[in-house]
Amino acid sequence: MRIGEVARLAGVSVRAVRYYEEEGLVRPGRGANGYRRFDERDVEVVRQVRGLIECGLPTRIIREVLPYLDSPDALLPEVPCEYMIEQVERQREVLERRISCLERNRDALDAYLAAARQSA
DNA sequence: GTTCTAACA
DNA sequence: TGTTAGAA
Repeated sequence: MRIGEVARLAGVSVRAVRYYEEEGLVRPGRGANGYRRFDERDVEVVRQVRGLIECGLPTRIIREVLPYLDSPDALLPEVPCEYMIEQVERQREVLERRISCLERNRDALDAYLAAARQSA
């Protein structure tokens, strides 16, 4: 199938599918006309990728976890979970930093407001 | 009509 | 990511 159908079936934009390929998340073949050729498996992969990206995972990490998604079940419960947990922990740290930054900015505005009201 | 690449917002 | 330009 061509990119348009994959995008439709996976529920993402054609643009997104091309981007996923750039990031090495999907490897469609190419027809003589230069068009990307996908199979049914790719639809599922694209759905997986979309889900992981929505969870805030960098494409770099997804690229590393992807190979395990179609491996034997023995590896699925173990490896990907630890990896996921590690990523979520880092994501939490990112939020922590953003919260701190926002709090500082809020306090700065409070200070300005307090000073402005006195001179007013 | 659909896809491609490249580039800009 | 969306969108757009020009070409196949």
